[in-house]
Amino acid sequence: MGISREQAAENREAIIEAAERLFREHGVDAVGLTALMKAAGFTQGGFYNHFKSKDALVAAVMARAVQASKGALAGGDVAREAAMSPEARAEQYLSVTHRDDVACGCPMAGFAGDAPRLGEEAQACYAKGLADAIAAMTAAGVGQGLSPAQATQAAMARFAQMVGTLVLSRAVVNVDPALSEALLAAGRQALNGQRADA
Amino acid sequence: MGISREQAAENREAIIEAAERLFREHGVDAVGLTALMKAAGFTQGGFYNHFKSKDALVAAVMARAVQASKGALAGGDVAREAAMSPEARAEQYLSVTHRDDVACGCPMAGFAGDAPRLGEEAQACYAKGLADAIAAMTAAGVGQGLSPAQATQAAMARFAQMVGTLVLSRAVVNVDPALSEALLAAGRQALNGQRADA
DNA sequence: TGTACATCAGTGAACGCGCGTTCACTGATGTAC
DNA sequence: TGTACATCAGTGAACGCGCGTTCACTGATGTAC
Repeated sequence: MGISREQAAENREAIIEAAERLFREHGVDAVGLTALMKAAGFTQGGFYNHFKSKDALVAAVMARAVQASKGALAGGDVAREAAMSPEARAEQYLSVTHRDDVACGCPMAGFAGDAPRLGEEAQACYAKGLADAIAAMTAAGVGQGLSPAQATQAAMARFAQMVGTLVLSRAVVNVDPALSEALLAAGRQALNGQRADA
Repeated sequence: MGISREQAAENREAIIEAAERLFREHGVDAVGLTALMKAAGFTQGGFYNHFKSKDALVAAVMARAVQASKGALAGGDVAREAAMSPEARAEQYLSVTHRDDVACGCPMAGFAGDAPRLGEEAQACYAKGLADAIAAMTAAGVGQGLSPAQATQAAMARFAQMVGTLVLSRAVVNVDPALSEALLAAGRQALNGQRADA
């Protein structure tokens, strides 16, 4: 068709964006390239002008998702996120809104189930994103006076609590919405409220 | 071939067992019926003598996995599990052994990522299994003097901490084993050791 | 207890379909003179 | 600045392959008489 280089770069981004949404909604394996290219507004054959394989696209999707979520755990406005207290962030992370927004939410939670079976490059992006998220929470803990070791341990446990709660609440929301919301509430209380395990 | 009814029932179980292992290792979508039946020791055509569809098999697998894990969070010996303290159970759950034993470990963690996309019957089995696991932990908390509401909240948060830590540690183990083990250690400390978030 | 027959768990080929990938072709973009 | 041509992002048909599922067939099991 003849397309400018600028336009081609935009089209490549459009493919990655469509792929991220579809991968998160249906799983990487369940999305075919024909459907994917159609969702991005193109025909199947053009895919290989932008990526050398589906695996390469998965890696590009993961790199983008992880980069976009830096400092924005729930996929929202990055600047506003950065100004949030840890408590407010947990409230947002474990909200019904975030639970229902699989397509745009935290990639560490959205791809957690798929990650062990992705290609090596995509796995590396995922691990980098996880390390970054933990590092950001660790820095906040150090800023509040914890030792680096304490802050790291607390950040890891806190992030795992957040991801675990979100993943479980998403796993049961279709068949037991009450349990799904109770899990979110219990997670919020554990992260921000009084500990009930004393 | 002509097979006794007893033998046929055993063969059906063999198919479910092979399916559970393969589904957990490679994901439900990635396992074809031909490979599955071969792994169970049969040819493809016989599948529909036992199940009316792949979805029906998935539901049977989930029902079996959830039932087998009752009281045995890490897939081990049920009787020994029941005698364990909550602390010992967390140590086992967040062990390297359990992390590496995807095929036989806790089904709530093993299927957490796939659950949102499974058929309705399989999702119902999963939710039932999760509710049972939380109920068992709640009973333990009540036995230690917590109010039912407190115990339920604590059990949900604790289980989400365990699953989240395990899922994240599995997601990065291939590319960052040090991070994977640090997550397990942080989870164990958060569940059993001194809280570091004070 | 023996014989005749229906049942049904197996086999393995075949169905239509969508997968990831390749290919020949098109035509505007971008470059060289 | 205009013309000639190479580049390359598109199109859409086609490749071999494995998917879930169906089918005709086999033959020991289990039942009826």
